Amino acid sequence: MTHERQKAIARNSLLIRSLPEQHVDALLSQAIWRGYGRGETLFLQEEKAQAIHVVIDGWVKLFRMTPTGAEAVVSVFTRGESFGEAVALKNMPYPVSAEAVTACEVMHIPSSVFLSLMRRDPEIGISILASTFGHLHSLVAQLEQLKAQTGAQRVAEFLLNLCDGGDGTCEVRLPYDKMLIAGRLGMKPESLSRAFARLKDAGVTVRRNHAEIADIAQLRDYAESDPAESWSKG
Amino acid sequence: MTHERQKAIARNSLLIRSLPEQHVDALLSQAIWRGYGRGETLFLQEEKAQAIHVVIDGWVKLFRMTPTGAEAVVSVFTRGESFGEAVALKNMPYPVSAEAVTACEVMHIPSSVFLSLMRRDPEIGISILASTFGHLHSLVAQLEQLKAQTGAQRVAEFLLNLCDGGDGTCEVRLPYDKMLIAGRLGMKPESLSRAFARLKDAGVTVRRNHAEIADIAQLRDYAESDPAESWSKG
DNA sequence: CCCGCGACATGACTATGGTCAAGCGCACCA
DNA sequence: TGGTGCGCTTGACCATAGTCATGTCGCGGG
Repeated sequence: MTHERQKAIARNSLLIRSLPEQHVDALLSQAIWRGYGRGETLFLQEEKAQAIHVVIDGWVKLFRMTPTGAEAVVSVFTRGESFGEAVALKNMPYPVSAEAVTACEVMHIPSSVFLSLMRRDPEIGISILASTFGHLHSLVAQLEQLKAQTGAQRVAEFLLNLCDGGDGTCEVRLPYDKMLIAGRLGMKPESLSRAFARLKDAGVTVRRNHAEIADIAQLRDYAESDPAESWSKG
Repeated sequence: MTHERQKAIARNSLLIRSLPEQHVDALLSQAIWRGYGRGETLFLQEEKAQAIHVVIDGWVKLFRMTPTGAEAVVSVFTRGESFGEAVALKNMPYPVSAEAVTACEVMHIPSSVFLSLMRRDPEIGISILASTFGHLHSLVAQLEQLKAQTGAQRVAEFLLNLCDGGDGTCEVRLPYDKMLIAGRLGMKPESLSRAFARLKDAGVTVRRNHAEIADIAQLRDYAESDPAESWSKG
């Protein structure tokens, strides 16, 4: 991938796109561009944040290690998504660790660059708040899912997000391996297998990393139905 | 409560305290002060946000209603805590609803006030980002808890937060009713009862809204132990 | 080409927590 | 003072998901 292509992707990222046009070139030219191999660490929980990160290509996961060694996946980002905005600007310690789950390209914008620009144009702060609000929102959505849905329903929503829009049939490719999907959805790989099995009679067929949804509307019904009544239809 | 006392509490709130001194009076004088009765709604999910909210007294819960009518409590705020920062400044729809769970006093700062001040002093944007980061962080912590701990362990951590510091014995008052505690911790009231029962042999005695912790260090151990090994000690 | 490893599926068993129903105690109120 | 309602607890039962063990498939290395 050429650097020009990388810059084009960066410009199109949610974060950069919402910034005032005139500052974008300055930011991009001061960014640090780096590739990571699968499994490589971007940063560790408790480390002091010094940059905002924009994924250019590949997949990055954010996760927490519990005291007992279990890993809780908080989110998974790909091309055009950014993270670490709020923490970088306050020079605080990261609440999560970040790791490349596939080989990937990441742009790092040093927080000092952002800060000095921000002092000249307050609109930039507002843009960053918008990004941060997006993360807040997605965490709230995850919380709701964990508290109010069964595993199979969370998998259903995950699939729906992959093909969003329309309500006919649809084929999607699972973007990363099932171990990670399971973690992202708060379950063990075994449970994910069983959740897929259960989704068979909601019209979902999974083979390898390839899922076929017979009827999106039907699957959406399943995802939002009351867990208590699903068994009665079994 | 006098208005002077209310202003003093507001000045001491996490949000206001982190703002540059010289703008505080201007902000406070333009704020809207209001009391709410138990059960009263502050705002509804999907409503457009037009203010930042600071709790002066009492308790406020943020929650989401799922399509099926179940309620997922996202957070519970009290004196000195604020919410809605990021969403207000972007004039976005609230991702959650807010309701007074006790009679309470709330200060509302119209987002227009904040915005105009922010355009004059970019430091304010940074302060707000700090608050927002705090919320982000607490949501991440909740996610980790839900994904990696049993109900009883979440209750243990909840108790530990109420008496934090030290490692001897400790008595705490449960700040709101058990229905709400259960919701906040992602379980049903019945499960909360059983969780308390289970904590008896971790040295916790609960009577009414009053909990006695025999040994904080022991309880901390319990909260962080591997769920898989807890039964073997049964 | 076969071996072996790791991802994934499946089965058996268990623990955790939700649901339903019954019962208790405390507060509010006529 | 004796309802009456609600918050809370308890027990029985069951669905959901974690654990452990076993088996299969696909892929890369020797």
